[in-house]
Amino acid sequence: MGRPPCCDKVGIKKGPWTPEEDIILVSYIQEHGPGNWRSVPTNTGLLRCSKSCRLRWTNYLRPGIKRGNFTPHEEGMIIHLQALLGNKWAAIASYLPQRTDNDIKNYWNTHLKKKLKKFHSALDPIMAPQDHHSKTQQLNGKDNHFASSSSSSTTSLRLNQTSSSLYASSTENISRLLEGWMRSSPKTNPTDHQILKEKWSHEFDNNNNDSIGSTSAATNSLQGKVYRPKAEHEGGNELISHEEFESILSFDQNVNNVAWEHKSTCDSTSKPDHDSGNEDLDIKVNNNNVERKQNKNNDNNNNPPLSFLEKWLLDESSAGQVEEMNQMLELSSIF
DNA sequence: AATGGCGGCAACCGCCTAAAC
DNA sequence: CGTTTAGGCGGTTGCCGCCAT
Repeated sequence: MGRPPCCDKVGIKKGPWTPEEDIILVSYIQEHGPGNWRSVPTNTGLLRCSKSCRLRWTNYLRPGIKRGNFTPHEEGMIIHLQALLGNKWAAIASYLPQRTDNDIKNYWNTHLKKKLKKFHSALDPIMAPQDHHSKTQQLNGKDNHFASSSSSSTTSLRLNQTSSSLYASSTENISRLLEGWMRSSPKTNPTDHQILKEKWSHEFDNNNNDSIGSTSAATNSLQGKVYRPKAEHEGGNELISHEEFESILSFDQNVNNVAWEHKSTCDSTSKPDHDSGNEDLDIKVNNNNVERKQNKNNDNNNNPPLSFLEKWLLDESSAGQVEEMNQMLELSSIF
């Protein structure tokens, strides 16, 4: 005998969540706290699987989530961490407070992969084929699907990152959600929802930097934790110190010379842990990641440094493409 | 104005590991 | 200690809106 089943699969609703469902879920978690997802569908009457409830809460409803408009700094972080950790989105999310792993994954798949592809294809006339291949492997880990990905489109490169990013917090999202729902649901008692809304706003304001206990890695970041792969218990792992991590992220200095004035417009709450003096900041990577890192070091003679790539990527989001291509080709000739 | 193609993203699926029994 | 499930995670799908024709 093991645990009882999480939920019977019969009669489970799928598809997009409605505002009504969101409010039910939010109300329940506000009262009972996140966790024990198994009991959520039963206790709330939601016709959703417990997994679906957890996902909805973790990725969209929990406090402190920023959505959309990735800043150049966040882009750079993602690129670096993806190169270091591979497609460990939860781990990457732990270094990007207020971003969820799903959001980062989507952003990588829809934006950054295409940018990198464009970068590599632009380098093709310059780089030898084997270099191109190895670089692609290096930069993308196992996620090397450029050859099969859909054709790049100019629209994919229209990233409006120059605007100051006033991200809607989930507090605001839920407030809007509640407002929209109250307008569209005449049957409901507005007073109750106003109370709920105010209650949530207050609660979220208090908890914005101190999540009430989601189990996701992204939430761990809000609690000042960072990703520690399970392999750390198995020995043979490499510890990356705070200083080393800082050095990994040293592209900031390069970027400062390019278009880094955007940084000043970023939401200050999006500062990564390493900027907030978190003494607990360290990464332990498993053997595969160590190997990747070592290979990267070995390839340094042949490949442009990652900061160059990011410089190019960040340039691209703020300047004309033709100019960038010329610049890139010029820079590439260095290598 | 109609429509077909494409991109973005929310959500589902399936696998893995830890935990409960 | 074996069995079973919850929770976590990454990969993938499918819907929806935008844009070009």
